[in-house]
Amino acid sequence: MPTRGRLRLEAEAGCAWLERWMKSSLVAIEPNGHFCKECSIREFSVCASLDAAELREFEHLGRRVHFTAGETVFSEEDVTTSFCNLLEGVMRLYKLLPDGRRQILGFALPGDFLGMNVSGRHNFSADAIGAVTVCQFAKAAFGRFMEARPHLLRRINELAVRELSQARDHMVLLGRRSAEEKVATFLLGWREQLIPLNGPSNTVPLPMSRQDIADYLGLTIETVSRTFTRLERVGVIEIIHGGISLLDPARAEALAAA
Amino acid sequence: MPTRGRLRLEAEAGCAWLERWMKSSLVAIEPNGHFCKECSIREFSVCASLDAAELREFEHLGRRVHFTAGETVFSEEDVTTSFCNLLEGVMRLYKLLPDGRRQILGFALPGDFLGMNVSGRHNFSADAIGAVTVCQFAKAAFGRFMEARPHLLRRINELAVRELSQARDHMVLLGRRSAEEKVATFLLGWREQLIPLNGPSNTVPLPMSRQDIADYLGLTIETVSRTFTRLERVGVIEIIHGGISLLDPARAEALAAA
DNA sequence: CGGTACATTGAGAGATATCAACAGGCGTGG
DNA sequence: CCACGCCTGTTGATATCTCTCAATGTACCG
Repeated sequence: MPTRGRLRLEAEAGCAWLERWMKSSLVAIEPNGHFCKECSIREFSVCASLDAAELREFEHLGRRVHFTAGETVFSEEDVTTSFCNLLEGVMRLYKLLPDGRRQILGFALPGDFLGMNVSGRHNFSADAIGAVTVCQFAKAAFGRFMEARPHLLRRINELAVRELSQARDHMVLLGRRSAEEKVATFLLGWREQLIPLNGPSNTVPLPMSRQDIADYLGLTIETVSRTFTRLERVGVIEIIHGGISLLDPARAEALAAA
Repeated sequence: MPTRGRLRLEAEAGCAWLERWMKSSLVAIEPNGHFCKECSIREFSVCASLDAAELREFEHLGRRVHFTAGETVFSEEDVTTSFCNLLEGVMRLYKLLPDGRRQILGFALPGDFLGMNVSGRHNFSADAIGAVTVCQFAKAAFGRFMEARPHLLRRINELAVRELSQARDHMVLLGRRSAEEKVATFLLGWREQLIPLNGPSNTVPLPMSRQDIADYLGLTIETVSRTFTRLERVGVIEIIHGGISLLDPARAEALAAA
């Protein structure tokens, strides 16, 4: 058995997080019977702005919907009929060029709120990576609910502004960073994104494929793969099954060029 | 006199827009004495959401500030003490990497509202390209004014969402388009952006430098220049003084790859 | 155990960057 | 009014990074 393989299995053996990320797929719509106050993501998401009374009303607006790995939750030119709040799993948000080239705009995690737009149409597509549960709200009902609650609007605006800030950072990455800087920046950024969910850790699960990473970074799959290998060879990371282990965060930061 | 030079002068001779764009620089702060209802950009900007009574109050919050070509209006890590509404001129919005590489995030035009953020700090820098006038609001006062006016917040949110949409388009450009596609897309997009100000026209002023365009598109100045020349050689554009003339919009659209 | 999808690795090609020279426009100052 | 110098933009030659094409390896699943 080759060395890398052995190391991978050892790493895998000790990884509890694997189960959380790699579980695959149920399909169903839970018609009702969930409670906002028990919702695991309430404190992170838009709902954080609502008080107990509002939550009880809010409960009736949303319904949980499940998606399996690879399913499309909504598509770029779809008319927006509902907003949704990601409850469990990871999604890739992306746009396609007519010839099929894909740019992944970001990966959504539990607590992310999707669907805001101006044109009445989604302006990007969203797929489930692994099994996903969302809390879905009819657009009209949600709009009415929000109408009377400026604090909810403020919360949504806050999320939009935060997202804008991330988008700007990503533009810098796409336009001005080298492949190595892109990969290092991605690994550090993704680790950061996971902190609210898993706490800080140098073991970084990567539920998305290499192709997804490539399309996120504006690279090809081969360049991503080679860069991972190079980072491993110089001892900055270790490639483990379903993710990486960050062996030398300081070096990684240096390679990311801030 | 070389042919290109002659053509340029001929084109220039007929260009009234030149004066609007190429005028250079006054410096001053007008202490007061302007009126929102006479403001040329009122209908495009955040203020569009305010009624006559509100405008009269709003008037006292803002003051006009002038900047000359190349001046920095605010800087990336500055604490945000004020928001501003661009009244006249063009600004470049950008971020820098520690080693000086620059990514221009976009060009701001009259009507654009700048300064929303979450961290309390600007997360990008903004320079004047040519002379610029902004309507500046103290953050605290503006915040109080907005507090009681959800429609203003809604308007701001709408602008943020629109900006997000543009940011996403730009990520696709930066990550997945070739140099030629980038340049063609930029020219068409910029022409589009100018429509609310100048009306539709195939004469497209380019107040920003080639370096600015390069930093916007994630290219080098040389590549931008070569691409312009190539587009001119194949008859898609004509390079004129201070801008370009779009000779074959359909071909340009095709080259932009949607 | 074989098939399929995903990941890694290698060799070579190509697009864009880099380095360098030159040209043109504009303002300054004689 | 012209000469000079500076700044911006263009063009050319070469380098390099990343992509493309191709083969091999590895894990997962029936």
